[in-house]
Amino acid sequence: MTTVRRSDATRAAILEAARERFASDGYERATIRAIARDAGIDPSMVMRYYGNKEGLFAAASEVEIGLPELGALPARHIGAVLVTHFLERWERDEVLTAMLRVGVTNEAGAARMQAIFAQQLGPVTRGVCPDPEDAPRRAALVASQILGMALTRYVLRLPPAVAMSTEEIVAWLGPTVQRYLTAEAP
Amino acid sequence: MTTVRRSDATRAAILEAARERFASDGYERATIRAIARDAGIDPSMVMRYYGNKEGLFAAASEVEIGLPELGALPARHIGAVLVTHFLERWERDEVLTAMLRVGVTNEAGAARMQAIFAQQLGPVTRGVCPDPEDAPRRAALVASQILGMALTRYVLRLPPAVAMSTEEIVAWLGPTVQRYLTAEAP
DNA sequence: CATGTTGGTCAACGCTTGTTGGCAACGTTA
DNA sequence: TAACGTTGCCAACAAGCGTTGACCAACATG
Repeated sequence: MTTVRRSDATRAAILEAARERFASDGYERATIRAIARDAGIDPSMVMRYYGNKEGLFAAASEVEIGLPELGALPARHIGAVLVTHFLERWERDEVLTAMLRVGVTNEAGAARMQAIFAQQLGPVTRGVCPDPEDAPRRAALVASQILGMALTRYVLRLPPAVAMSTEEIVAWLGPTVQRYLTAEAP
Repeated sequence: MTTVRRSDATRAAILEAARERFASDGYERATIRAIARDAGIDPSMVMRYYGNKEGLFAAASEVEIGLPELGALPARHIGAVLVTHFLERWERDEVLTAMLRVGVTNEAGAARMQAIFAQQLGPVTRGVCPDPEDAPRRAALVASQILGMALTRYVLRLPPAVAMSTEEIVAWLGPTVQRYLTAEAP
């Protein structure tokens, strides 16, 4: 029942500009004025449509990770599948990069990143790891490796991390994630 | 031959307050005024002693990692030794957390973090990994896991990552780092 | 035609930021 | 005592920020 408003194009332009700015500048340096300039409209429009800067970020970081079919997969390859999926998702657009950058200096951003990973990674680990009780710990280990690669590759841009192909990364990180999920506790 | 100035205590207080603020707030939100307030002096003193905000950060992020004796170690345990050493270094003070936080939103901070890791991790990988040619790639992999754990544990503070003991972390990450350094390329 | 709603600009507000220069107090040295 | 460099505070500056409210044009509806 959502009718098409005449301002939908503007709203979308604002959101796109916001995602770019948040991804490349972080929360504080991504100013509403700059976002509005990128979108080709007046800063006050941003306020009208998204209330304030926090609301804008909340809208810009609305994200569906879309985890793959977990149960239907061969449990032996789940590590590689997870790494592949996250790399693809990370390179599709800038939303996750924005969330990572913002999450480091902004409380709301950190909470959002935390929620997404818990929500998406939690079920996978619970279904796969040997002892369901330390599923959270294993999820955190997996997150540390995946976020660490995202950090070095997409944010800090360490040259060797940028130069690697996704296949290489999967070949190296896949077994790590696999072990964090399924190996006996050391 | 460096004479003791009467203002050395003030300089040190400024530096300590700056490290704390940069570590907990990141570059933009760590204001000179707040740092001066913490140090109990006037903001203009910060300018006099460190020139400007960038100079203050440069001084506050002067860091020696102090890598352990690389050659004298059993090559089989180098993974665990590295993880242990970085965890200890990370928890000794807030400098590395500050650099990580700042490196995410600030170009100079990213460069600094990059330099430190290249400088400290480079020699170790070159001496240990099978093919010296892809030492940089292996160093980047190690950095991705170590920085990823630092990110989830000290910056994002994912509860399970915070709750783990250092021994647990070493037991989980040690083999990962070991493999990144010494295993045949997959 | 008149009227209300929507999409948009403009100018300003109050506030905080990094940064600067003047000025007073102190310690040292001549 | 007199001159001087050091240490510190105070007050202000220009710029940039998020945010607000008045106002205008276009459109839809009666």
